[in-house]
Amino acid sequence: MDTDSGMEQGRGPKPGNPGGLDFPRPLTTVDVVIFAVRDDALQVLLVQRPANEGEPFPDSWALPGGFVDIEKDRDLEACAVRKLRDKTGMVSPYLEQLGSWGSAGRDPRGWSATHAYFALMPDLPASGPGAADARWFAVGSGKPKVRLAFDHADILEAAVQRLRNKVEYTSLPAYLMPPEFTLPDLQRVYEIVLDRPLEKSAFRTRMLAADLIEPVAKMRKGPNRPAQLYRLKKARSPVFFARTFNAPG
Amino acid sequence: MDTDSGMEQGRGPKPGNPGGLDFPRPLTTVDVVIFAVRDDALQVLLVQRPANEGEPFPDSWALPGGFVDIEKDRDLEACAVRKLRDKTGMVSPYLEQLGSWGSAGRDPRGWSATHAYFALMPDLPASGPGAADARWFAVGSGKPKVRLAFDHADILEAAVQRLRNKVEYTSLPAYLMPPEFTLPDLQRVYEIVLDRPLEKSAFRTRMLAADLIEPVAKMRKGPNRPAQLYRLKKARSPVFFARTFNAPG
DNA sequence: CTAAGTAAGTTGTACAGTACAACTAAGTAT
DNA sequence: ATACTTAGTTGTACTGTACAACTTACTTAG
Repeated sequence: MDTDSGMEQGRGPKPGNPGGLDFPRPLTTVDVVIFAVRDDALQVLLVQRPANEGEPFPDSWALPGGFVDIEKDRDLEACAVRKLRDKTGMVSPYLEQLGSWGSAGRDPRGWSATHAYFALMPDLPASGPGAADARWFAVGSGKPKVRLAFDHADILEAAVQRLRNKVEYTSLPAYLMPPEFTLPDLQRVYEIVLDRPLEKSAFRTRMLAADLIEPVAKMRKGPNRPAQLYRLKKARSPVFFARTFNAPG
Repeated sequence: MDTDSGMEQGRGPKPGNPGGLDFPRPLTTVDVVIFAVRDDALQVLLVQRPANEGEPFPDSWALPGGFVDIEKDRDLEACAVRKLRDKTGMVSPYLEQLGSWGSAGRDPRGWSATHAYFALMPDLPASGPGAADARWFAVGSGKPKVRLAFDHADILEAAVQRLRNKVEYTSLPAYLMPPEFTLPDLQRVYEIVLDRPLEKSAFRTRMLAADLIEPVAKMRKGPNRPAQLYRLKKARSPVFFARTFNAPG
């Protein structure tokens, strides 16, 4: 249920005040881990906190996010979409709830709980930081080099883990691709996220059997043999494969 | 980051009051979906809300939960454990964060966000409802028959989906078992949760290969051939299998 | 004591999806 | 023409499950 009944509770909702709501509330925030594959690396978008002395973690880098605005935000996801658009100027093709982190100590201003989301973005020229205080950071096999504010390092680590885990058996990387791409392109993105090479023919068989992409009547020309271009089938939700890629041995 | 900087925000944190926190905060709650397999069925523990007129959804059944108490609860998980112990008198062998639900309308008292957990409990005689207002309900291939308060029907549905999904490729049902059990017992629990029969020899092969359980020097006697008793290997976290059970065709 | 019944547990073949490796194909550069 | 590089294919091996028939161990009915 959403409230303790009078008898059982200790302190929060005051006893003797049934339905009363005059007790201290935690701060409520939403943070978004925004991933893209840029320059042959998995990158995450971070924003720099204001330099004011009054703010916690001044000048530190942090995940884009902020307080839930109960007047503007209908629900948590709408809040995440708002933060995302503020920093990138676009809506991401994939947004998933990651989890929540709440404790007495994570924010010096008091007991706070954040609802974390993670988003996948294609590497479009337009998707550069839409805000002046935002920058992309590579997450080289672990964390980025900067120290993050709050417990955002934990959240980012959880996001990377979740992403890597899901990429083993889903088509999530498709949401990191531009509108048209080749199968070797897609495989490269899988390999960048997983940080290990994949086998070509098994990869192709899996992707083509997934009914996820369709060829367009064009080839990508290059210095070598041209490659078939594909695009994502429209309105396609992520595909789950029956097995993971490499047996974990 | 955990706060909007002055320029970008609309209404929440007041501009011109850097670091100010004098804006309305959502209510913050934690709810726990507690599963057990009892009487050959997947069941969930629900509590009845107080009958007071002042309370929302009086007399309705709801998930165990309630407001975060910023003095008692160090963090969200501690809060979930507290709610769990209040209603069952024990700590569950498995507790996982399910997700969060937050919106303007889910609680008539105002903008609220709940952090949902799900727990797996063995069917111990002692694990009956530890509280007078709590009861077990079967979740027969979908939802229970009662109408739930708030958006708890959504949360429960998500929990059942997550459980069913994970049971396809993990050893989670082991946490629903009593200290000693046979392989047919375990298979039965898998079948109850998945609501479909599984193949005996493949099931045994998988479980025995998982290095998850160990035989005890006892047999379960019955009207037929006795069955080997096993117990969970201690301090064993859930095992992930490389494939799902039945090919989805 | 024997025969029937039932559930526990084993064995063997088939199959699906991936791993691995060698191959062919199509372009550019010299 | 020849070498080089990347795209894409082909064939065999292996792993874990599906399916089905079998053996084992106990109880109960006669």
